[in-house]
Amino acid sequence: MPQKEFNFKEQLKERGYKLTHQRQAVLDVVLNHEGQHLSTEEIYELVKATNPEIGLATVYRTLLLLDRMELVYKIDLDDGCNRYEINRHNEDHRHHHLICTKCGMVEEVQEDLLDSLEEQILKKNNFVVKDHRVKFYGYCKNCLEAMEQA
Amino acid sequence: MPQKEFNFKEQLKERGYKLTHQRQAVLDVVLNHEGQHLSTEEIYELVKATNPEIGLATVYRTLLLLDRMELVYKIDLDDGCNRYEINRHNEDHRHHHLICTKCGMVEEVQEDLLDSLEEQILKKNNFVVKDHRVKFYGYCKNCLEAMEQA
DNA sequence: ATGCATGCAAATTATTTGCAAGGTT
DNA sequence: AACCTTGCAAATAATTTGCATGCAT
Repeated sequence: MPQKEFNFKEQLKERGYKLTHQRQAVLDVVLNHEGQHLSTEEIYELVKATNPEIGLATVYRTLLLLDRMELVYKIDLDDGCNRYEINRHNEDHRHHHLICTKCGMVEEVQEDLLDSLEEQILKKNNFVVKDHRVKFYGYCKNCLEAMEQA
Repeated sequence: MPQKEFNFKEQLKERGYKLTHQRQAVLDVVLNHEGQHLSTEEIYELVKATNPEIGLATVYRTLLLLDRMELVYKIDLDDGCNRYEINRHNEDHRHHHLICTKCGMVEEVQEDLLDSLEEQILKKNNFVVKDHRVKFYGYCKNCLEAMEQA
């Protein structure tokens, strides 16, 4: 029970929201599935394991809330639904996705080389960048090997 | 009537598709509204001006087709619908969006500094990057000024 | 003629909302 | 007690699909 749990309650209270076991359960699922880009429906199914009475609408509402509180990070993997990851503020906001257009695999890259680009944007466009989303499309290792053999 | 029109017919034929005036009209609208990130619904409305008989489903089908043919470029501006731009292959695939989280303004940036990052990804992840999408979120010039005055 | 393409309406999918009932502080 | 939250079902919104008809080759 790290201080994170405590913080959640505090952070909710600061904004006038209450801590419910449904909200805790949704956050826990996202926390326990780091790097898995779960969809709302998938999170719903996982939460039902411990909280069978939860409604899908509540999961939607909770994820909207967590997104607004910046506790989760919404990602769009072009499959028609929203997906979420835990938002680790300590690592800053930098973290990109590699999407294989052959097999659909999604991998993550941590490095960040966009700082200089963001500086240029500030100078040329008078636009202050607060966050960014980067998706790279291409071929993953496995698909490349399969293609070479063919 | 530049060769582009001719190419369209050829490119369709290569894939076993036919040139219809509906398809031409949809392409024309996207061509004539460069830089405007039109939604399917907006394109439908614009096409109706010249082709009142066209159905919304046809616009959806045509944009899917144009996307597969890489003649248009699908963008997601987080407003719940797909938006499209003409895909200018000659400028390579580099072109990013600045999205103001205050007022919703969308601006474009042309520069591309991601090449070195793509090289690193190839080395570290064995992933060959063919395309990428970059969205920068922040505050535009106007909103910054408004915030300073407050 | 042949077979892809279209328009319309109905179906689907993801998400949101209204509302009465329940839970948190 | 006061008010936020929830679950359910109904409502939306964007997109897709079935099908009879229409058009391009």
